[in-house]
Amino acid sequence: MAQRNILQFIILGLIHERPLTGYDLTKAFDNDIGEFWSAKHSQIYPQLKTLEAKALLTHTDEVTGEKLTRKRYTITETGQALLNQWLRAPTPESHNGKDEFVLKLYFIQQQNDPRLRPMLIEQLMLHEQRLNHLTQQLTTKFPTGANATDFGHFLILTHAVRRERDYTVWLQDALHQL
Amino acid sequence: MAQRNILQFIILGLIHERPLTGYDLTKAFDNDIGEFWSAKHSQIYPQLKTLEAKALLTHTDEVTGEKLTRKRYTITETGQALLNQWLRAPTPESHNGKDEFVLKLYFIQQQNDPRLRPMLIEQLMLHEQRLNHLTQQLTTKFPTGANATDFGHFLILTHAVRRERDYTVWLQDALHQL
DNA sequence: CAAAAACATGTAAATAATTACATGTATAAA
DNA sequence: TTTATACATGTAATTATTTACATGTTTTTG
Repeated sequence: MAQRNILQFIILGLIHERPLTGYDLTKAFDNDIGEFWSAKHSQIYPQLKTLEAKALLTHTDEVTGEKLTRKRYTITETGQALLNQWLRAPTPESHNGKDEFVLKLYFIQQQNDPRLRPMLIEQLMLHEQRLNHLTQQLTTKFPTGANATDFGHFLILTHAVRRERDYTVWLQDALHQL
Repeated sequence: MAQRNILQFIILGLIHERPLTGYDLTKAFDNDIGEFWSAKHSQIYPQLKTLEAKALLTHTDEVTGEKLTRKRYTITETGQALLNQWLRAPTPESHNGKDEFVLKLYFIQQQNDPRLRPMLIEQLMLHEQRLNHLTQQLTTKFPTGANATDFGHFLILTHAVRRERDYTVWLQDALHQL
């Protein structure tokens, strides 16, 4: 029962831009794409093996310091073809992820329930922090706005900023209704 | 390595409102909470067994038609205590779900890439449809706005509507930048 | 009335994801 | 120089999730 294994495409997409190590790939999810996907190193390393076995990528060993050799992965032409195929294919309707906080809200019925205010305030703080961080990322990485050679990256960062801003405003509105 | 198993809380929360069958619980994810969580019946039925073994819920058999007996699940007091504990606990920062479409965008660098327009248009249609559906749900279920006894439900529906509206506007903006 | 759809409940099998365990090297900080 | 942190790469074990398989009953539709 093959599911769609999107992680393979993400890996191919990332190394298509430039060759990367397994560690680089893992760290990538701490940054911008981590707002829209998640993967741990323990998933990534076996996946790299699988993709290499399918000739979608190859690796070269490079020497760091005195002893360590790291593996740097490069996409193959076969890999590029598959990546492009994925990019061109219609994207199935997504299911919007899991928001535990929202589920909690659903189960609180009374507008005057005393649990509401602390919940909303706590989340507001988290989301404000995230909004600030993302806004900063956007101005740091794209100081003059969209540019023609990093357009997709710009788009998704604006998306993340808008999402957090909207979430923040919604939380504030909810607090005002108590 | 216990993860947090949020599904158990969702099940408890749902049957706390009123007793439900396994089938009802499964169908619940087709509706409002499905915008924020996902579960299949094959996950739900074993979970119900586990929760009953832990005395967090019980079931009664009720007769339908001539032969069929369905199981209707009711939360126990132990279950209620656990549910309340979860509701009161701080909610860990969520990871925002997986958006395949956004990942595709990330890998498209050139603003004039011919793949962009069809992608954006396709997603715009999907999200407009979803926005319409959710807006309708909101007006159908809450014709006069927030009410004091279904407040949480109202909040999350407005959240879903806003999210889709924001997504739609973002897609439109992106299209105007091509 | 027959067929289709909805209701109802499982289990098995496989993939995906997370936590845990493990080892070692190189660089930065104290 | 030593310690702490980051870099680097695995594997094992477990939980979570999805797809597949399966059977039967009741209600709705044609």
